[in-house]
Parts: sequence; C-alpha cells; structure tokens
Amino acid sequence: MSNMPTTINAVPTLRVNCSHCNLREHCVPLGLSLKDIDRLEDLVSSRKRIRRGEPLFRAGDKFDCIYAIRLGFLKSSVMSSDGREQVTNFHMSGELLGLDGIANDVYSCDVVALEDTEVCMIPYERILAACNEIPDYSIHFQKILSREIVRQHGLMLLLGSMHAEERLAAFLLSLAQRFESRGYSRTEFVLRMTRAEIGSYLGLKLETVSRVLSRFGHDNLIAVNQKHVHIIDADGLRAIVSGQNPEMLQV
Amino acid sequence: MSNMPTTINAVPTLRVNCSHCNLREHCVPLGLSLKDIDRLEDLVSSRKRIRRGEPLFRAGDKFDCIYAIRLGFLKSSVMSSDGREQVTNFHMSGELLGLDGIANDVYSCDVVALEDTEVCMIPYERILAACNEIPDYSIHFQKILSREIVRQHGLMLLLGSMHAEERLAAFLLSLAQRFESRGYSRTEFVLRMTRAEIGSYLGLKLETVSRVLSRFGHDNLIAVNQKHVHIIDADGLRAIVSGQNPEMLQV
DNA sequence: CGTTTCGTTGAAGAGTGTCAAGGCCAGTGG
DNA sequence: CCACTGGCCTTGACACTCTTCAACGAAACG
Repeated sequence: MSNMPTTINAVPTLRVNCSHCNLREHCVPLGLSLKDIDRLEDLVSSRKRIRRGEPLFRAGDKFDCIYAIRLGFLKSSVMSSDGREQVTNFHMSGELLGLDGIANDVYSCDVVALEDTEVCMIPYERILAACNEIPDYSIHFQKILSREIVRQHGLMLLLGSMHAEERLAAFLLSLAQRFESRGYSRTEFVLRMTRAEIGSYLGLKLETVSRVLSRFGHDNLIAVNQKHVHIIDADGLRAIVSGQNPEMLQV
Repeated sequence: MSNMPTTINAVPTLRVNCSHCNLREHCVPLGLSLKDIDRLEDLVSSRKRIRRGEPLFRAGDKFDCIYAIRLGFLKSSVMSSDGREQVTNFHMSGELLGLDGIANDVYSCDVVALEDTEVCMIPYERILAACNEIPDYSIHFQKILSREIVRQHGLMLLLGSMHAEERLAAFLLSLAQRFESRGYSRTEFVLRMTRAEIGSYLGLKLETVSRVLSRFGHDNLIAVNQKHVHIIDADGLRAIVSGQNPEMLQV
C-alpha cells in the first residue's frame, strides 16, 4: 500500500523552502503567486519531528507557532474537565495546526501524532510580518481561518443531524477524498486512528463504529480488516450520506 | 414561509461612529485603543434593518460585507443536500456575522433574523484596508476569526459527547451569561427561537427540548412558560453540565 | 512470549426519536 | 368583540437507535 508509514530520518538544518515543497498545493502558500512564495521562503523557521503518540502541543501551552504538516498524521482534541475527550479533527500532510491558538495566545486543544510526523514551524510573528509586507497575504491567511470555520459547520451538521451509518459513510468518503488529493489511492488506505478516536470524532461509541464498519463490509460497500479499508462502492456510501435507502433510489 | 421579496431598509443618513457606540465592548473594535477606533470610524458604511423572519443573507450569496449586530437576534444555519437544517449559532448584539464568507467569497450559511434587527455593514475591503493601515489590526481580526474556531470546538464537545440534559443546561447558562454581559438579566429572559431551532442547534428533536425544559421546571432549576425562562438554580444547571471549562461553554 | 492495546460481537437496557392528540397564544377577518 | 386559523408548545405511548456491559480474539509491543 502506498501510504505505509515512512521512516523519518534526521532532518539537518537544511534551508526550508516553500517554493520547492511538493505540498505547496495544500499548504500555507496555497493561492499565492510564485513570486510571493519566494518572498515567504523564510516563513518556516525550522522543522520538528514528533513520534507517534507524542503531543505536538497541548491545550494551555503558550501559542507562538502555526505548524504545517510535511508528513504524518495527527489528531486534535479538546477535553472537558470531567475527562471526556472530543476529537475535533484529524490532520494530514499540507494542513495547518494551531490556528486556535491565535484567539487567546494559548492553544486551546491537544494535538497528538498518530504516526511519526514531521511539521514545519511557522512563527506567528512571521505570518503577521507577511500580512504587512505582502499586499495579499492578509486576505490569504484570513481565508485559511475562514475555511476552518466553514469546515466546522459541516461537522456540526454531521454531529447534529446524522445517524451512525451516515456519519461513518461521510467520514470514509472524506478520508478517501483527502487521500486522493494527495496522490494516494482513494479506494484503499490505512486508518491511522483507533475505533475509539473515530467514535469520538463522530460522536459515537467505539462499538458502534466497529459494528457499522462490519455492516458496511457485509453490504459490500467496503472491505475492512482492522485498520485496512478498501472502498468498494463509493456511490453506495454517498447514497447513505444523503439519507437515502438504496431501495428508495427510484423516487 | 412566503416568497415575498426581502425588505431591507438602508439607514444611510446616520453618521456611523464606532467610538461612541455602546457596543464597543463586544464588537469589532474590541481590544483596540480608542485612537485606533477613531481611525476605524468609517469602517461601517451603513446600516440595514431586517424584519423578523427575513434573511440577512443566504448560503451562496456573494460575500462582500461583514455585519455587526447593533440590535436584535438572529440564527445561522447550514443545510444538507437532502434538506436537513442545522442551526450553527444564535447571534445577539455586538456579534459579527459573515465571517464564513471570507473563505470562498460567498456566504456558506443562511442568516435569518429571529426578531427585528439592525446591523452595521462593514465592507470587507475596509477591513483589509485597516489590516494594512493599522499595525495591530491584522492580529486583531485574526483573533476574531480564531475565537470563532475555538467556540466551535466547544460546541463539538457538546454535540459529540453530552446528553440532552447537559446540552440544555449548557445552552441556558451560555444564554444567561451572554445576556448578562450585555446588561440584561442573567436570570430572566425571553427565548427568541423556537424549540425546533434550539433542538437543531443542540442536535435534539423539539419534543426532547420541550421535555427536558419541563423536567428542569419540575426540578426547580428553572421556571419556564413558553418563551419566558427564569433561571432559579444556576448552580444546579452547572452541576448538570458537570464542571466543564467555562471557556468551552460559549455555545 | 507474555502483556497490553485494540477490535469484534452479543444481549440487554437507557435515552431519544417518532407519531399523535390536544392546548395555548397571537394574528386575522368577520 | 369574537370566532377562526395557524404556528408553537406540551405530553403520552411506543419504536428504535445507540450505548452499556461483557466476553473473547487478534494484533502490537517490549
């Protein structure tokens, strides 16, 4: 499978250069001209590696950096004081972490690596400097923040009004789409997170996640073996997301 | 719902002046110095009135303005392709509307007035101009966006892991706190939204909302009569929410 | 190789949803 | 002024989804 864990070797103090990064399409410079990207070269101060299971930062830590994922997979979560964890997002290469920290100068959620991960550190000061120096950068970065707000609206729709099967179907399709846009297979991939983490994200218990995945397997929508998922019938999943029963398809 | 054309009365003659607005504490200028606020005076281009039941904007409308609420009460909602509505927020005076529109140059949700409402129109261009002209304005506006992200994390915790009683208790406490910070009573207020809208926001059905409110009434936590709510035992409600971080409860 | 974590599955039960009937209230028109 | 209407709210009975509890198997890890 093409997206097996990759061995991460030491990252020496190499010059970090966004304009040559193959994640450009997904990352901070998205939408900027190449000329502007060149001017952003020193946006990234350095890189950091986090091993599986370790935190990138925790709620309450002082905010000073936005992180861009070069490689790896992480989860964000918030915690209520009585111990309930709510996973708020899963993150993959090219995505940004730490946007929540801007609000109060401390991060408001925990971010933990679900596999060995490498991130680019972008000091927030440099983003602010870029906002002042590059005419379009303010709007650019505000779009990034706004996009996160829009994304969360979709998640609220899911959590507030969908059934377990619909949630899982939407989740699988979303993962497939994100893998595909990064050049991986959209039909076969490995879940980096546990059933409990999927459940937390989707507002379900781990047993329900397991049961629904098994049911999908029975119905030949997917083939699932532990963390390996093969999407067989994406249209079938889409039909489930839109609340449709296959028998009702010919309305 | 009628198909009448939306009646929006412009209020162009008034000189709009943030520095004298009594909502300063809650609104766009929050955290800026008075000197900077003076420079922002022309941030607001004009005002609009929206009558109860009418939309301020709808998903898909071209984005060009951020709105600040001077007076009134509104709801935001998103709609799934099969017609399910999810209320994503209720808004009251001093709060900003339309931040989701930055992402794709179109608004991504519907915003409808739940009572007669007056808003200040802030052309997005002027916000961008302020980002260039006032050194601290970029960070200031980014904080506003980031705060919305953090708020939504709290809501996801609610939708993903709380029971009906906990959701309602958190909702009532949050409303009480918001009314209080605007100078209204924190113990007695009128719900501007229907049970169905509360339910949509909290991921519950209207009957469940009604039942839980009745139960709260029976337990002498609140007195509820249709839309009138009197909070009798706020600590009791807090106990139901079970001691979560107040920051997370800004639902 | 034992230990731990993770995943699957079953049975029973709690919590919400669904359906239905009726009451309350504001607005409307006679 | 009153009856009528339609929207909103409440409450009950019942159905159903999801959770809880529990046992076991499989994979991962030191």
